[in-house]
Amino acid sequence: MADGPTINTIAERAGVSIASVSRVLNGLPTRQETVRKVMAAADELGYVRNAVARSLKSRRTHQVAFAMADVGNPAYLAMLRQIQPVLKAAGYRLVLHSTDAVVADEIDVLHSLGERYVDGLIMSPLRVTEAHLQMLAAARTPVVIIGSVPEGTRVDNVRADSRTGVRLAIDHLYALGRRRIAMVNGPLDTVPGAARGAAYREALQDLGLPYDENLVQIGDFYRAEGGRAVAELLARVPDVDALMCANDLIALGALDVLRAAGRRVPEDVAVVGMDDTDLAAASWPSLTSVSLGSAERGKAAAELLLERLQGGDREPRLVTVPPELVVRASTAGYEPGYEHRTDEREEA
Amino acid sequence: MADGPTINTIAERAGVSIASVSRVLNGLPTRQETVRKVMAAADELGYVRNAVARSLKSRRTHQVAFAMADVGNPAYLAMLRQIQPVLKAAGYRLVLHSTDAVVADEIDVLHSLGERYVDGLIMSPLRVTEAHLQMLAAARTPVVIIGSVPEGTRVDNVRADSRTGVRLAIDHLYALGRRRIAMVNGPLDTVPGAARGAAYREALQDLGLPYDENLVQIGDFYRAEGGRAVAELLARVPDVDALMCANDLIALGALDVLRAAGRRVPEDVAVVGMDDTDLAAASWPSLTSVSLGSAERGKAAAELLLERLQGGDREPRLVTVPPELVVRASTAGYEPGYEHRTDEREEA
DNA sequence: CCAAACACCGTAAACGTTTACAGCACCTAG
DNA sequence: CTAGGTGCTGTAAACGTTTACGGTGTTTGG
Repeated sequence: MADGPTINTIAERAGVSIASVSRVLNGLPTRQETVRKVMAAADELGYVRNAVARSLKSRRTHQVAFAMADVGNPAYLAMLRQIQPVLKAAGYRLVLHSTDAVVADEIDVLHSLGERYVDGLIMSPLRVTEAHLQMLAAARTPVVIIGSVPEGTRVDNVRADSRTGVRLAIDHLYALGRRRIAMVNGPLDTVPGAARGAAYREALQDLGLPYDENLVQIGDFYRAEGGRAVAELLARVPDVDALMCANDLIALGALDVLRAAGRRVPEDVAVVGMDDTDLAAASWPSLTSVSLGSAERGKAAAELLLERLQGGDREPRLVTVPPELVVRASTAGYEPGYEHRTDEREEA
Repeated sequence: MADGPTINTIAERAGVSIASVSRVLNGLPTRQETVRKVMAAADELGYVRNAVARSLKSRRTHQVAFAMADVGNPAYLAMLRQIQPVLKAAGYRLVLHSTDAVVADEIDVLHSLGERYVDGLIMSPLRVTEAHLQMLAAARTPVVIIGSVPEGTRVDNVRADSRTGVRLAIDHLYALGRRRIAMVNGPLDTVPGAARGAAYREALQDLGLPYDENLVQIGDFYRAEGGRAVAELLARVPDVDALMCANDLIALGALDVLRAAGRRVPEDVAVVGMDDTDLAAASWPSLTSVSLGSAERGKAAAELLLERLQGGDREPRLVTVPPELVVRASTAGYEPGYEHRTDEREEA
């Protein structure tokens, strides 16, 4: 009693064997009378199955892990929001890992799969190293990777198409007449950093614009870092007229710094973010952003994983989610409802 | 090999007993020679401890659950952001539950504690019913509740002081000259809904303002619902000059609707949110909001739980986090850097 | 009426650990 | 030379389930 009823307690009280108790609890064919006795005993005792013992025997934990770089990043949260209900509906619990973008932590997570405390893993690694690939190859547990992975890696994979995404944004800026389009990126040794940097270069080239390395500024994928990067950029290249930011947080940092520097957005400098997070729609001015389909990617990843957990073997699959440019005030103009009223301010 | 090495595999290969293997792996005193052999065997086999078997024996899972109403709500995410690193640092994994604000799901989570798949739970229930209290009393697993709980409930508890929070906001609006201050609330049978509604009434009373039930509109704690509620309110009470919104999402919905209705914020209608989420700082206009210390509450809850997990018994504790009013453009005026430039628009 | 089939149940092994206990070899003290 | 340590190790039980297997007692078919 101090220690919670087990299947043994029930067996004793119901006067049957533990095997019968187990059978009843699992709905296996049993005589009505026995079912009744066991159920009654279980109810009276307030019995709840021990998930750990169950998992040990059945080799299934009904848990799935989601490993992301940063709990603070709304792009991952958008994934999480989609992943959670899909798993919940299928009867899986969600274990959350935030790796703080450090490779060792990601490797740790992969390594810990060996502990068998989850049935599967969805991971969105910032960097993909040789160590990642080795551990993926060795993993006995199903894994879905969100983000690009080298050709031929045998793993379920959900990708954004950030190359096309960046191109959409650059074309948009070009169409608006911008010619000094800078790139504010995160570290180049990250998967998104590298992809977006390369895409920027390509897009410029295809438009016949020169690639000026002064226009490229590397910071990190956070708001404050983004701001710092933009400040440096402005100091070096004062005539920049558009900022392609590698994510929304960087773009928000850019808005902060531009405002402080007295540059108008979008008149003086147009700003585009990426990921199209909630913050983009809510920001001031609202932020044009390239949606890379975070929500869709999360959903697809969860579904791929479930399929593999339930269905068993099949060839690894690759799902690519197309990007979409969402144009808002930071490039296109002003919020319609407010346009004509901005010169009548008084009340404080 | 098809099935992963166990302690037995190692024992065989190293030519020792499984007890010795276990001792080596747990760092218990063992002869150097044995340690060497076991380590070598473990390395060669790529052995990883099975967490499930370990938990069964040790009765500790090193997992902690966090149950919240809605993964989409930034206030809970702020808590999550603080909870995660605290638990991680202490060697616990985080299991996430989103109850979608339905009571049955919350009860389910409490019930599932009996499965012993976690060592502890942090829960932020939207409603606290008799069933909640019963299950809490019966729980063998440490629980920390974020949110108010009836006097005398024997459970660790972290609270916001939304009464003082609402008062800060109402006083602020009053000081700005507003006299028709409406309340846009969530369901009154939720813990925050009830508290904030009551606090609103009290604050008005203390200021000598009449309580006009036409000025109270009930919706739900989401952006779209908030917008709908405000639309109804505007139709019924066109002369309202301030909105006290029960959370930031409602306030954002309010901004949407006010903009569409051609009301200026803050000139015509001042708006205050609650929770001071990231969205408040990023919104347009930026949103004055009452911080209820979501981050601090999350941190405090995690620390309380760890203390209990490690320390053992002690009296249940109550931590109250003080609120803070963060004044931004939606009540106070305009973002300084932009004020003088808003009539020179041309570039599209 | 007997054999075979059947329905149900209990015994026991297994899942992969941790750990109490006892045994062994060696050493030290008397 | 023996008694009692000491240091290390192996055996086996335990954690709470699930499940293969064999053993009952009852039904059915010939």
